[in-house]
Amino acid sequence: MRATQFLIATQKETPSDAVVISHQLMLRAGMIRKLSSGLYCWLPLGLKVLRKVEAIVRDEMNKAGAQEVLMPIVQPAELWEESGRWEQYGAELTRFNDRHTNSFCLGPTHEEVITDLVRNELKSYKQLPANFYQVQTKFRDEVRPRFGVMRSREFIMKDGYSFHIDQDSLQATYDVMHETYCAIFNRIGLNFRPVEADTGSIGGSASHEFHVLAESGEDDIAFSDSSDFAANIEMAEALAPAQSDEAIIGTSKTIATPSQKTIEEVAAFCDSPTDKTLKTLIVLGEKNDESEEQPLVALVVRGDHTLNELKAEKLPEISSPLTFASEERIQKELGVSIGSIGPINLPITTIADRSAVAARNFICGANQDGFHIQNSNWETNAQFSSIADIRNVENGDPSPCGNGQLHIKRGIEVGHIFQLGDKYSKAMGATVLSENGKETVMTMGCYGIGITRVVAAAIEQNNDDAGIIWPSAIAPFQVAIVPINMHKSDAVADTCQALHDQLSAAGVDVLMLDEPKARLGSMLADVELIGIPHRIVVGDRGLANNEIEYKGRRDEDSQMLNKDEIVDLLMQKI
RNA sequence: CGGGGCGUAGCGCAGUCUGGUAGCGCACCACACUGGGGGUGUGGUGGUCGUAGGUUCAAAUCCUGCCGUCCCGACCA
Repeated sequence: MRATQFLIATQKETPSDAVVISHQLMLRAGMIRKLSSGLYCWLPLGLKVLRKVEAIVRDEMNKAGAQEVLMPIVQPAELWEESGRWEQYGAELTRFNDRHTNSFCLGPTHEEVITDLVRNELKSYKQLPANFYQVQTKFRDEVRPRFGVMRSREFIMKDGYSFHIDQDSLQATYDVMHETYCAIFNRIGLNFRPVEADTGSIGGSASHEFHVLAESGEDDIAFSDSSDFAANIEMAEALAPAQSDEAIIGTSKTIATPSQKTIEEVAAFCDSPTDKTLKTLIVLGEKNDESEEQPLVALVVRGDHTLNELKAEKLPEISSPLTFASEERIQKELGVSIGSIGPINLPITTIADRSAVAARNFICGANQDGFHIQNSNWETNAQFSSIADIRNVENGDPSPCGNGQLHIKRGIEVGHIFQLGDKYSKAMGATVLSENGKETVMTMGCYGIGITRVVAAAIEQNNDDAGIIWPSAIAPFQVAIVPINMHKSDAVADTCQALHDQLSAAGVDVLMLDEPKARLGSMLADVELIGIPHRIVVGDRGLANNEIEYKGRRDEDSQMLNKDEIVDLLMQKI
């Protein structure tokens, strides 16, 4: 490819609204342009990368026995009413009417459509298992689109759905998909971890996320330093610590804390570490019957710990989504303001975290404004109704797998696989006849990869001051040919053209910077910004010695290579 | 949804407080010089100052509404 025939839209300056490095570099390298919030145009350079990611995904999916289909972006409301998600899905689902006033939505995902398709096409257990996938545009009207294509409203996803006669079959395909995802991300060249995950709004049972480790990630991943265990922090279990062996101080002491409300303030005031305090959070509970108001429930965690909202809202006593009680209601029903609450004679259900239960001689609110109690103990003055794991794990916590300590890092979710079970197939009547002629609801799995997000994630993980450093497998071009004074030297022009033709014929994606009077400095800066893995510079000085300069994108220095051997050497490196 | 910032040329910004001819750098076009890391000079192209209304002799500038966009916030006991 010649640069004069290909839009190189690089920019020297970073657009002011780009915050994360991948977004900045994608704009500067001329890969994408914003059309509107969360909507992006892909320029030729960006699309080239996107297509390479897609090709790898397709190749591995096909190898794993999945079949490609293509379903519409626009989906009829009826299907979503059948599954129940027309009601459940919030404002993220964009709905509209056609000219006949029929309701439709823009597909944020395709479970309904594939289930409809499969229930009509598959009739026998003999056709199972079946695994279908597509690479298709999705639209989710995100509350807050951000970070460029990392979290955009319109994006491209590879979504796959498998159908089974029983759980064993689903598990087998799920395992294959797990391996396939590892193969895909390895091939792309990402540093990633599969992690145990929550199933979220898609529903179902078992689930793994695939995270690219990067500081800009929006998720916290906890993983063991001495085993394969890894989980989204939402899911990572905090093990019960050993009961504190501190001797119980028999007499608690009420102390005035007139202006100390937060844990930090109280702990500092008492000259005590925050892990010697307990905090009590008041949330709304599940109603016992329809008529009454949602009861208040107290959640107690150690002062240095943070509440895991997902764990909390899964408890039967707690209303989902987790909602904190209003200051007014707390004042009215408990007669105390936020900042002085403690698990002392509370007239409501009180759920204590495992670590809170193990504490001795702790400081907690006195349920009287401006007072806390020192040397409180569950054995003496404090009470809980039940114990649960409701906190987030922290760096250094023991791993729930039993081996090693947990470390927490940020991750970008690029893939997610679920065992859906019969959530959709049952609701939508997707059945086949089993071996004994009985109508049987199919069991489903679903498997997603954020294609557009993978591109951004790859950049987050591979960049330097000069720009992007593409992993070889998804680089828009493998080799850049940079001529020096091509317009003055026939030798340079001819050599570059010959190298370009040879490499192209060998199937190498090569970009020749053929702008006649381009400055060397700006060409090199572009090649580095765009992130092309291999670069050769052709000039008269080198050619006089039958040499051509080579530099890998990550190399410190360039080296001179024999002109006659350079094509072979490049082919080896690619 | 709440809070905050910003909207002036493709990009980055100044000008707004204190109303008076719309500017700078990059990019782009032409010419010349230069020629191994975003070079220099000369001359150019390009803007209904987000939008609608108001105040005024006069509005990018002051006032009001709207729109767009970005950031922060769902850990407070």
